[in-house]
Amino acid sequence: MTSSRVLLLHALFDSRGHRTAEELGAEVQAIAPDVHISTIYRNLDDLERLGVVVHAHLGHGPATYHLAASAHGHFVCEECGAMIEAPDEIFLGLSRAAKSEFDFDINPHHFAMLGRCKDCR
Amino acid sequence: MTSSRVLLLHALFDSRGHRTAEELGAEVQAIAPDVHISTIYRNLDDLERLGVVVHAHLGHGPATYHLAASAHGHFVCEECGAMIEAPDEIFLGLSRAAKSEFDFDINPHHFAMLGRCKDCR
DNA sequence: AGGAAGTATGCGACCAGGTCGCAACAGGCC
DNA sequence: GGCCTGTTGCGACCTGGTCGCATACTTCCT
Repeated sequence: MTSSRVLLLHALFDSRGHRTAEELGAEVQAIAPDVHISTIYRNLDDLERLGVVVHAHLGHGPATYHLAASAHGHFVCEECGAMIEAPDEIFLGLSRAAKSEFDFDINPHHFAMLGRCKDCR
Repeated sequence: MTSSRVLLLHALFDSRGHRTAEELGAEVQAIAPDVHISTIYRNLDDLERLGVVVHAHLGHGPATYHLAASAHGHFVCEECGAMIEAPDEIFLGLSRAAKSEFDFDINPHHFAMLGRCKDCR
């Protein structure tokens, strides 16, 4: 457990949000300027392999990371980019349908569900 | 309507599947070797803006294009990459739930729904 | 058919987001 | 202190895609 990893975890815990690798890197570098962005990527990969964090794709840009403990689905507006964190229960119907029709277990966390928010119609 | 566009449309119609820009480019270049990959990208963008084709992200690799007329959702196995084309009806429950809980209209076509297929559990 | 005007194309340079190889540098253990 | 293993900084590289520019092709008008 090295200092760069500790700083990265701090950044992840402090801001319980969705942050890109670049943002997390900037936050770590505010305290330890020499930490290289590739170290951030490597540590994020390690933490993900350990099940501490997960990454999700909310659109066409960079991936966002957050703590695995607070995993959830995402609805993202195609128009304005607004993001809604969705509780897993909302996917229950789809989950059951995919299971019975295709014997497929869904994981609704990785890719956002796009669409239109109430303000963009 | 130029010849490269005609060839691209042919490639899209012929193989009613999910092809990456590179694959479509290779197919066009089999007949017209000078068509540049950037032309493929530009024409795909134009066709998408016109509503003829759509692209979807089935995983971490390149986007895949198919005819808009046959739009559908995708279930993709995180383990083996197997892809299932899902009829829109399967998303009806989720669609209603997102509507009533968040006033959000989902579009389930753009990003695949990841998970595990029946062979990978 | 000839020619002007507008659009599409080939090409290479470039960009974003990430990954990798490598040498230097910990930190733990004898 | 000396060795071994794992981590890091760094720059080069990779993929997937975009852009600027000069040339070539279409289209439309006559």
